Amino acid sequence: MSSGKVTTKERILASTEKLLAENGFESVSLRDITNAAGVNVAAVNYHFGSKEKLFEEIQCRHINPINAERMRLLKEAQEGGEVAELRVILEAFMRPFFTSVTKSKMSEQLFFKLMGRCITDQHGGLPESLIPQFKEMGEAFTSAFQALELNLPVETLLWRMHYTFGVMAHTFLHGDVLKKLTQGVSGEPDQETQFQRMMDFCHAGFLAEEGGLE
Amino acid sequence: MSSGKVTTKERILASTEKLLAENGFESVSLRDITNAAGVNVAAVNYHFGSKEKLFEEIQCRHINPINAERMRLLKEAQEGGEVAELRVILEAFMRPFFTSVTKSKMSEQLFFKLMGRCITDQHGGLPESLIPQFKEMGEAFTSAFQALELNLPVETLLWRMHYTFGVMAHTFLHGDVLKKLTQGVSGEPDQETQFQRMMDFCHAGFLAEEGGLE
DNA sequence: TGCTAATTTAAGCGATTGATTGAATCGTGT
DNA sequence: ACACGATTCAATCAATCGCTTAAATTAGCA
Repeated sequence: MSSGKVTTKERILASTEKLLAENGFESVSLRDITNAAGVNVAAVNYHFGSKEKLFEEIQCRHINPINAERMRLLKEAQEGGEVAELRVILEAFMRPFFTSVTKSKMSEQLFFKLMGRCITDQHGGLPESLIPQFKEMGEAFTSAFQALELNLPVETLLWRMHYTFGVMAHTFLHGDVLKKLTQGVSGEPDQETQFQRMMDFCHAGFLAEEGGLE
Repeated sequence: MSSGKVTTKERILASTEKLLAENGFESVSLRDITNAAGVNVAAVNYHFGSKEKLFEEIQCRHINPINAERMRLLKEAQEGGEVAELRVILEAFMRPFFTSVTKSKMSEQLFFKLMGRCITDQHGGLPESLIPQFKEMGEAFTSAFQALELNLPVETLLWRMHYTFGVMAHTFLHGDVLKKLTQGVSGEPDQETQFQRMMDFCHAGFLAEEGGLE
C-alpha cells in the first residue's frame, strides 16, 4: 500500500500542489489538474468531494504540522516560566517552514511557493478548521513578544509581526527570481543562509526604536 | 469634457480598479466589471482592446508616476554627488505610494490593496512597458545602498531590498485586517504613523549585522 | 472461480468565460 | 434637417468551467 503503486489520490495531490505553487489558487482548473495527473476529471470529486475541498486538504496537510511545530518550539522556549528571547521566538515562528520543506516530497522551490500562496492568496479565506489554530497561535506569539518588555506599544508589536509575515510570504513566493539573480554574485545560496538572512532582518526590525531614532 | 458627464471609459476604469483591489487579477471577469459599471460587455473591448490590455492600462496608470517619483526622490537625495542617507533612500522607495494615494480618486484602502495586487499577483508578469523601468529602478537603488558602505555583501543588500518589498506588499494587501484589530487598541491609526512604522522596521533591518549578532 | 464493493471511465450537463458581430443610437458640424 | 463618425447595444460565438451520471473496469474476499 505504501510502496509500489502510486494511487490516483496521490497523483491528484501531487499535481495539484505543483500547479497551485506555480499558478496560484485562482488560476488552476480541474482539467489542468487531471490532465497533469493523467487521471479522469471525475476522480477529483470522487476522492475529495469538490475542487474546493481538495484545495483545503492541501492547505491543511502542510499548515497543520507547521503550526503545531511553531507552538511546540514556542512553549519549549518558555519552559519553566522563562521569558523567551526575541531571536528564539522569531525562530519558533519561521523555522518550521524550513524543517517542513525537507520532509516534503516536493522540490524546495515548489514547497516554498505553495506556502507563499497559502499565506497571501486568500481565495475566500482560510479553511474553517484552520481559523481557531491561527487565532491561538497569534495570541501565543503576541504574549511572548509582550513579555520581552521592549518598551513598545502593543499595536507596534502586532504590526511588526505582520511585517515578519510579509517578509516570509514575499520571499517564499518571489524569492526564486532573486535567488537566480544572486547566484551569479555569490554562488548557490543554501537554505540555512536564506533563513538566517530573514532572521537578521526581522530581528533588527523588532528591536528598532520608534520614530526613526537609531 | 473634464467636468459633468462621466464617460463609459472612466466608469469601466473605476469599477475595474475597485474589483481588482478587492478580488485580485485572476478572479475578476468582464461581466463582473461591466455589471458593476452599468455598461455593456462590448464596451471594454471597444475602449481597451481586450481584458488584458485594460488590466495593463490600470497597472501603468498608477505605477508609472510612482516609479517616476521614486527616481526623482532618489536623485534629489544624491544631489551634488552626495551619498544619500539610508533612511532617505528608503523613504524615496516607499513614500511615493503614500503621496499617490491622496491624488487618487479611490479610497485609501482600495488604492493600497490594488498596489499590493500589482506587486504580488504576477498574472503572467508585468506589462512589457514597465519592465525596463523596474530594471532601471532596481539598479539605481542598489547603487545607492552600496554607496552606504554598510559592510555587507551585495547579495545581502539585494535580499533586504526584497524583504522591504515584502513588508510593503503584505501591508498593502492585508493591512486592513490588522488595522481593524489595532483600532480597538490604539484608536484610528493615521497614514503617516503607518508609514513611519514600516520605515522603522525596514531601516533597522537594513542596518542589522549578519549572523544574528546585535 | 464468482460475487460484491470500490474505483475509473467516457460523455455530457448547465453555467460562465472573453470576444465578436451588425444593427441601433448618439453627438456634432453643416 | 441631414449626414457621418463615434459609441453603445442585444445577441451570439466557441471554449472552458465545476460537476454529475451511468456504464465499464478493477480489486478484495468467499
